Amino acid sequence: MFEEPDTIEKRVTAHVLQKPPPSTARRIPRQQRARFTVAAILEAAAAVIDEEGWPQASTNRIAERAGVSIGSLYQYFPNKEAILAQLMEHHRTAVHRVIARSLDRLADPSVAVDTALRGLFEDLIQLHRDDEVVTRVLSIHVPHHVPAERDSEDNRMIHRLEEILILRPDVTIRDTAAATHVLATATEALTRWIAHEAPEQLDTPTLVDEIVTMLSGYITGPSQTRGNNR
Amino acid sequence: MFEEPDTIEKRVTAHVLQKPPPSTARRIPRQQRARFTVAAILEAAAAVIDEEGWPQASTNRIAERAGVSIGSLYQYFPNKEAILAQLMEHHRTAVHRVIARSLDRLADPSVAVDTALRGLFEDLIQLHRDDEVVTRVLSIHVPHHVPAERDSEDNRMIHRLEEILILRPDVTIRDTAAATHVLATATEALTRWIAHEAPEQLDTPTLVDEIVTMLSGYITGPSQTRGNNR
Amino acid sequence: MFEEPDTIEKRVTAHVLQKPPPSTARRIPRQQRARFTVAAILEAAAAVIDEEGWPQASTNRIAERAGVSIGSLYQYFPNKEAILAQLMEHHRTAVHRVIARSLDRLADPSVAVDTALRGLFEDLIQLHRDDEVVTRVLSIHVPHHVPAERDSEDNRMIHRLEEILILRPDVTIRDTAAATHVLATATEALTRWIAHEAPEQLDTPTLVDEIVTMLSGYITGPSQTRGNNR
Amino acid sequence: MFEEPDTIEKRVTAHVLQKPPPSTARRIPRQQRARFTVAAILEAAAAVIDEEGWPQASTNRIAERAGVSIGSLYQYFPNKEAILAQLMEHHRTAVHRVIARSLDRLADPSVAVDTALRGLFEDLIQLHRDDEVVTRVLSIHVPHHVPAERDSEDNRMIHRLEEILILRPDVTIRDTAAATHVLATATEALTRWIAHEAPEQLDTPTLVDEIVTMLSGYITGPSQTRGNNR
DNA sequence: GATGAATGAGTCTTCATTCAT
DNA sequence: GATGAATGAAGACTCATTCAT
Repeated sequence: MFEEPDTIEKRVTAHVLQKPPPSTARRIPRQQRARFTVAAILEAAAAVIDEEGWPQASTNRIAERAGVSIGSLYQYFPNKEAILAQLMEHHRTAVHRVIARSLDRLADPSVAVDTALRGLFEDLIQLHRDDEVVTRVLSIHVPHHVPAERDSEDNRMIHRLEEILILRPDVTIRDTAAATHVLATATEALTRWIAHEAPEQLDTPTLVDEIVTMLSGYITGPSQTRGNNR
Repeated sequence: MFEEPDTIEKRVTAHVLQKPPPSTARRIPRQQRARFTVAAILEAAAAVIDEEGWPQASTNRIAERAGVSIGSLYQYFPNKEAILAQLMEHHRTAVHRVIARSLDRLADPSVAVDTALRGLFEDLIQLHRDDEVVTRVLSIHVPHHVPAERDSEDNRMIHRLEEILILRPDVTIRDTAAATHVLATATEALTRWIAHEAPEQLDTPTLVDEIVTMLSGYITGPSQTRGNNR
Repeated sequence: MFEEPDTIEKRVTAHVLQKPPPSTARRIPRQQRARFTVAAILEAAAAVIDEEGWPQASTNRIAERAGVSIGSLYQYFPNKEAILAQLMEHHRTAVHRVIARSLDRLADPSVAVDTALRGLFEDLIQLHRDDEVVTRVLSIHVPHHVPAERDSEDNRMIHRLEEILILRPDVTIRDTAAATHVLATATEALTRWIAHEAPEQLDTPTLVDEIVTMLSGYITGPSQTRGNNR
Repeated sequence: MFEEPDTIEKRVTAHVLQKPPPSTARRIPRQQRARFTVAAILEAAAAVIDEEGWPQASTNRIAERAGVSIGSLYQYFPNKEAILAQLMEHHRTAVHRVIARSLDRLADPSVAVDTALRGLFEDLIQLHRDDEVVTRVLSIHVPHHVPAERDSEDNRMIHRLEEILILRPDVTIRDTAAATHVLATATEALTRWIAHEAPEQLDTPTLVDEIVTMLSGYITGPSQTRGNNR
């Protein structure tokens, strides 16, 4: 489950954080004890960042919270940013897995667009709820978009979505390229909002209903009968 | 005590004898020079945050960039956060003004929904472009300090939108409360994305077209004829 | 009542504060308005120092409290220390006046020692109470003794006391020089304590009684009948 | 989340999930090296305060004088005041120990009052001389932060003294409560004065003689034969 | 492997003081 | 004379990171 850290760090760190990636190679955890340590640090980091915010989350505090010495922390992470990078990478991987599955379903013309979309939202929201602290940290406390672009995996998925939309017979969108990005952006923002910010009195299934209505109505056009999509 | 006649002492005492509550209030710029200083600080702050990120944007660097001494900065801002707060306040006010205008238009049933929406997006995007640095800073570099809720003015506008949607005869939404929040969330995210993150090859009018199609299709339902909304 | 400031400052500043006296000569207040300003500054300074302590009492805060611009403050006081110096000088002068009067009485052998002492304590305590804030500041907030020695006026008075003790027939002290200093030290400390620190339930006349008993018993020896000294 | 087996996650969570109250508590020195560091800081602090005065004694200067980095200083002291507090605490404890011993002696009616007092003064003065810098700092450079009252241990001792005075048959004081405070105040002030301020030409034994004569004469009244108390 | 003491550059902020208006 | 905007050295304190034990 753990990618080789160096590769991850470089990719993620690159656009989120300005500092040049320091080159000190770190130990890769092999033993059981070491994996436990790393897990504790990541979890502690998420908790501390969530409570104090990224700037206030000091490595010493994270180590203490993890029940680990600061020295140990630096044995597995070359610097503070790397902790965040690894947190992000875990999340990204999970999100991409969910999206890939939904795209697979959407690629099958026998699956209705709204069904596929509903599945996507339910899975994404579930993923955010399963890992509430980490996703909240990544959505809120951490500088939250990347100014430049989506990363390469994001782009691969956007491309795949575009191809699928072009091929599906029930899609009535005019500018597929534009629409694809619009869908992706709206999906990301609405998922975050439902998972972390929506007021309590709005219940999630209703919100998903409305969103699915909006998006599938947009994708398949007026032919879609409204209201029977649940 | 320090003066012969009792009368003087009494006059003096009046001023002096009560301790004012320790205030964080800072000087309010009165002179021309001072107003210029404040403006320079705000502009420099936006630039530095944009370039370095919020955590790295030190008050000293901001002051230096503004061509002002650090002491002057602290004459007008009680702390680092206050600079950001003022930046946000300016932006919020501008955004609310734009939204209020659009809501007024939408309240008039003779104005088509898509027309009103298109106006809203065009104005919002324009506002982001007019103040590129500040809006980028607020959209991207600054952690959302208040994860929970929108502020009171935001909520007032959401309420107003809900009322309007309920009253308009052409609106076919089922759950207006949910829909209102969904619309607001999508609008905010899509505006930011177009203004600051969308890839260059996607041109803005096309994106706005697609978004307006999506949102007004959602609001007014299948009766809306697709494709003539430009 | 105002001595020429420069002379005062140099003498007082010299041992209380390490900084070299800055040489900028300041305006001497001549007009009514100016005297009022100076009085307001001194009173405000005492109040601010009393509330915040000497290190926290900033010149800006003092000026503000005095209802005077910081520029004006620096027109009459060359630096922060000078304000304190002037405050001390006023106090010293008043104390010396009271002591001189008591010494005069004590020099008259027909006045009983305990009578003279009682008068001294009553006057000193009164003086502290009349000017509570200033004396509290000088007793408590300001580094409170001078490491080296008492100042020249203090020493002159101690000398005079010694001479008087030698001449009075009813004095039974063995080492007059030592005794004189002991008396002076005890008097100073006990006065401050009664005026600013004694617990409320101990009433002042009783305390003065006890002190006078102690001191005059010491000075005049066992011949003094105890208990009829009030 | 960061580890495969559920069991691990649970183990990790235990440590991490609760936010401890933000504590100002600092590391307690465990290693030999650390204890040395703390001692060096305290010693340096006393020296710097003694030379520069409390307001001018910056933490950076103290650290430098201690031959320690500023970071180390803040590992053991949460703020500047804490250094002073620790210095005071050491001193207080030592003083209380000396006083307690003297009170024990005074509680024994077979020990003459003047003997007990002489012992007290000799011990107190010795203590001040043994720790000259610290006691000078505490006596002179440091503002009395708590003007109002003595601390609880002080009060306990004053109480004990009062009880002893009431029980001793040779005590002739009228108002014991008042007298107790007077004695305490005079003792404290005279000790400080002898240790740090008395002019060189007055030798300590003589001064102690005079003081003991004064105080024991006061306590035991005219019956005390004067002059044979050495 | 782990620990935690030590480091010191860098942060936010204050404040005595000056000087153009 | 008075004002208050501006200054910048200096202070308290934090925190990522290293390294001796």
